[in-house]
Order: sequence, then C-alpha cells, then structure tokens
Amino acid sequence: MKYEYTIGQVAKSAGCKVQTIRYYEQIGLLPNPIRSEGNQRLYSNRDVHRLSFIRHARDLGFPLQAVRDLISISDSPDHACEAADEIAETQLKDVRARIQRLQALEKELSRMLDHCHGGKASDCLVLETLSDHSLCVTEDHKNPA
Amino acid sequence: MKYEYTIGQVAKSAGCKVQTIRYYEQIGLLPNPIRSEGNQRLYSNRDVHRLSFIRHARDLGFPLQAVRDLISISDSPDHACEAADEIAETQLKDVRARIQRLQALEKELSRMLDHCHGGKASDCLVLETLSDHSLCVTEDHKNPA
DNA sequence: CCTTGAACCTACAGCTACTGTAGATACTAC
DNA sequence: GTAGTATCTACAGTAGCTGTAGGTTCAAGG
Repeated sequence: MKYEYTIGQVAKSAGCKVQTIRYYEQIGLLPNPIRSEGNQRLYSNRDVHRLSFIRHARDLGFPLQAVRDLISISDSPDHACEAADEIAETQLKDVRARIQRLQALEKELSRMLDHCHGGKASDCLVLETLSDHSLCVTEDHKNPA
Repeated sequence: MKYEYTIGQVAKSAGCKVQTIRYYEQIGLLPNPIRSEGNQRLYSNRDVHRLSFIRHARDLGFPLQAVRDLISISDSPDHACEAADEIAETQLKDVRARIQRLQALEKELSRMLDHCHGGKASDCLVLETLSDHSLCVTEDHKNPA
C-alpha cells in the first residue's frame, strides 16, 4: 500500500479542513496514519476513501455517532445491511421532521413579514408577534425537531 | 411593579429550563433580577414577558445575536421597525435555504433506501452510496445551508 | 419546633462538530 | 541560504444550552 498523500492534499480532495481530519483522528473515526521521517502524516488511498465516506455521511446530515456505526458495519465482513438501513431510515425520518418544522417556521415568518410590510412602522407586527405568542397561527414549531 | 414569580414558575410558563434562564441572565439577555431575602431570584411580569419574547424568537430559529438585536430594537423608543423587518427577512431566507438543503438530503436518502430495500443484503446500496460520492444524484447538499 | 423534600443557589464541566490560534518544525523553490 | 508555505502539538473558543456537585432556602406536615 502506498502512502502518498499529505494531510493538505487529503483535506482538499475531501473538501474539508486539515483540522477536521486531525479531529477525526483524535476521536478515533480515522486510524492513526503513518508518519514521514519529519513526523508528518501520510495517507493511503484507503484512508482517503474512508474520509470521503465520513464526509459524505456528514453531508447527508448523519451525526458522528451514526457515522461511527456505519463505518463499523461496513468494516465488518458480513456487512449487516439491515443495520445500515435502519440508521439511514432514522436519519430520513429526522430530516423529514426537520423539514416539517422549518416549513411551519417559514409560514409564521412570512405571515409576520407580510403583515408588517402592509402596516406602518409604528405598529410593527414583527416585534408584536414576537412579543405575543398567542398571535401565532401555527403552534407546530413547539414540537421537537 | 410586583416581583412575584420564582425562577421555577417563570421557567414553567416559558417552557424552558431553569438553567436556561440563568444562562440568559449570564449572557446579558435578561437583566439581573432582584433577589428575595434568601437570595433567590424574583421576576416581574415585564421579565416574564421579555423571556417569552426571547423564547418565541428562539422557537422561530433566530440565533441569539438576532434576538439581542430584536430586543434592543423593541426597547428603543422609536421602534425601528425596518431593522426588525430586515432581521426577520434574513431569518426567513435562512429558513428557506435550510428547507431546500434538507429536501435535497431527503431525496438522496430515500433514493438510497429505495434501492437498498429492493436489493440483497450483499450489495447494500446504503453503504455503497456512502462510499462513493459519485453515485449521488443530487449535489445540492454541498452548498452551505 | 423540627424535619423532610422540593426548589433554589453558585460554579463549573460537558455536549456536538468543528474552527481558530500560537509557537515551533519541516518541506519546497529559487 | 533563505523565503514562504505546509505541517506539527496543544489548547481555547464557537452556539446554546444541559447536567452535576455540593450547599442553602422554603413550604408543608407532624
């Protein structure tokens, strides 16, 4: 196995910061890489691949713990697909819940702004609405998301 | 002005934790309340009102700095409504961007899962997709949100 | 009056997922 | 040889709380 990439090159190809890679190493998400004579980290293609797996999962909004689980699944020889499935499904539910919540927020915010644009500065509906929760149309945003 | 509410009562009515209130006080979002003889915090209706303003803004996703700005606007005598408007509008844009991003994630996640359900455990598309960014249909999720 | 238990107090550590900084060393190009 | 960039370690800081430890205060019951 060739170890040919510096941390900077790897960071660039993964679209993340150098510190992020060191952070992943520190928390055990990436293995300790070998070092050059001058004590600089050297990465193989395999390492690069793992990092891109992590970044992709993170881009998809998976929390680090889920990424950890996904890695251990994909590392295990029998690839327990159902477990990976379940993690992805949990994540999907979470994403959908967040979308719902954000849409409720959007509704309330734009309602607030619509009214305010029409009114005078003296009776700013933005501030009034914020002051008085009872003016809310939607109460959905109180739900966890 | 009557100071009649304990921190616990205020927390309950605002739907937040006691610690959160102390935290808001610490960072200067809530004024230092008066204290009872036994050194316990006592709040007025005005304090309760301000906390509910803060919580409502937070429920709407405003970051604390925006909340700070909104408070100072609503505290100022001439109520610069346009400034409040602008903050709300920024927030609305942000919410919409987040919705877009999350919808892209949703699409990719469900695509991933759809394929996986159909396939065999041996070629888990969840793990494969995560491994290979090039399998992505949407690349939108790379945009900041 | 005394005790019990809940609510309160301060001060600080911990959470997620990084990001930034300081000061030192290594590598690359001219 | 030297300049400039990349890397190294170690640690502090970010947002927005939340939890914990170890101690006080308060309200109710016996």
